[in-house]
Amino acid sequence: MTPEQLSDVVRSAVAAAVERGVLSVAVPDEVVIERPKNPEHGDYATNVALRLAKTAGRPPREVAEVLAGELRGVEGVSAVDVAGPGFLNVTLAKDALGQIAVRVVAAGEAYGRTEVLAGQRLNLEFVSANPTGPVHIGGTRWAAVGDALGRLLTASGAHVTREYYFNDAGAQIDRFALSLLAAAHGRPVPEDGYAGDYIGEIAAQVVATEPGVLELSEADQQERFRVLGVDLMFAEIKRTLADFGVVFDVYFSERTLHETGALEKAVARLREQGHVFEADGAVWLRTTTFGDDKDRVLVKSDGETTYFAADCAYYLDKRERGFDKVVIMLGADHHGYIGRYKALVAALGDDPDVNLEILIGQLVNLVRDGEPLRMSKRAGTVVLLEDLVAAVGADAARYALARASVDQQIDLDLDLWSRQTNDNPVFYVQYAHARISSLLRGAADLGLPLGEAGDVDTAALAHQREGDLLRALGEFPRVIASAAELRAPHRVARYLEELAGTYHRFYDSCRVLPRGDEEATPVTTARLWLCAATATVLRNGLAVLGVSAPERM
RNA sequence: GCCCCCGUAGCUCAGGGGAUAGAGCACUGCCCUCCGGAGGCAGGGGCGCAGGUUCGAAUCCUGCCGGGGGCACCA
Repeated sequence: MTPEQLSDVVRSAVAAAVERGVLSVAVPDEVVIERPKNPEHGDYATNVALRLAKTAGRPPREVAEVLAGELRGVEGVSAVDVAGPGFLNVTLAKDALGQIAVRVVAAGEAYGRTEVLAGQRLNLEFVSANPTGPVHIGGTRWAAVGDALGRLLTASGAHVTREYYFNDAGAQIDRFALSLLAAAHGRPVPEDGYAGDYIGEIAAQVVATEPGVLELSEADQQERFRVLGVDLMFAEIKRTLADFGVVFDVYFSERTLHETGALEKAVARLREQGHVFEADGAVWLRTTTFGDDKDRVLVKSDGETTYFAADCAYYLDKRERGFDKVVIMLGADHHGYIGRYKALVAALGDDPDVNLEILIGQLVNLVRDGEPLRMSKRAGTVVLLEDLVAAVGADAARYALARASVDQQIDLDLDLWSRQTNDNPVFYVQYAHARISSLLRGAADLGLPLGEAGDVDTAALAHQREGDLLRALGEFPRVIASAAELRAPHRVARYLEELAGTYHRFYDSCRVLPRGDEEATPVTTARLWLCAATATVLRNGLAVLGVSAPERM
């Protein structure tokens, strides 16, 4: 019996008590099942009696006693105790608990998927680095976290489109083009221009692609360097992200908003809503009406539209594509955008609390030899996605970035994460998977297949450590669901570390394969299922994080 | 000045109101005739401070004190 099934059982018990007139409450939609920390508190606990006590008008312990009476005798439940202020502690029958292993193996890759977010159409935008340079460490964090979040949301039943918005218009791109042009002519980097080896490389590629380009007029040259340079840079960004295991459904060009008239349409739409005014020769959106700390310019006095105006058009475009909710992941240096973004959503007539979600992630510092690597564009110490992967490998990089809460600034220790020892969390988890794989290979060599689910004596899993492992496996779907709802992929990583530890403890006290000339027993088979189930969950969990689950290390 | 994030064990961090606050590392002492010791067991140690809400607060609210980051007719 899984926690989800137990939740239904308890809910039914409440309904039954109400039906019989021994309890007078509204039956709750959801009954929370917890895994008690103290093993003396049974396999599972619920605070349902504490929650219902007030409406029932009776002491929590009395409500708990009523429900305990209903639960005793339910198949699969071996004991129910009322404890503390009114908790119900439930102990499952050994075979019912052991069935979790069978369910996991039977579900395979699907174990962990739920429908808690079914019906939601989400647009998940992340990375969105401008094609003026390679992806740096900040974008890399979002690549790891955003990709994991996308997988989590999908696993929880949401319809997710992963989107990358790239600015291929505006002043930054002009500076990029001018920097390429200067490099091609061997001139110094222009003021506010981009430096770095990649500028020279891309400039050379542009010339190689279009040999006559340097013969054109200065304006035409700049245009060609812009077009080809952006294409080359963006191709490079896509390639490094793909090597990192991150691929987007949509790569959205800001330029198209200008070219299709979407910008004018958005401004017109905002004007219709009555929130646009003109001052100092510029066109403004009165975002202060919706809680922003100052009004924002849409069209500058020189006639150029602002980045903010493009944001409006882009948001509108997403909504017109049918997304219920626009989720945007930004770095902490962009937190000031939240106010104006919410205001623009409200100004367009949507509800910012429903249709928009902005996730802010704190910054990443790299540490090597105990010393922080301060990033500085001027000092040339910008750390790139590729640098990180080169230093620790893609698996460790993704895991390290995804295992921390996004609210936490992280100091990523390159020494630690490149180490092949158990103080490196990703190796600890991967090692557990490799160890199980090795054991299952050993079982196969001994001619011990898992066999049919119906032939497993799950009651044979009676050891304390087996119970611990089964309960841990039973948590996985809830971990995935809550990580998706809370937009917190790091919870999956932490869970996997805990699961790996629980497995090692089981392994240490429970011999799986027969030794020497011993015969296999029902316990052998049941434990093999338990091992296979653990491997499945480790694999599924690592897959969510985009990290490999090696069978050998 | 205003805004955002953080403050939990010696260190790096988990803990979406619930029972005795956890993990890894580090430290001390242990455990292989045996499936991967890249493992396990035991021990010491902690919620920045002060109020509030609640039957119950590390968790929610307010203030203060520390640390990090951000304020543009830039993108």
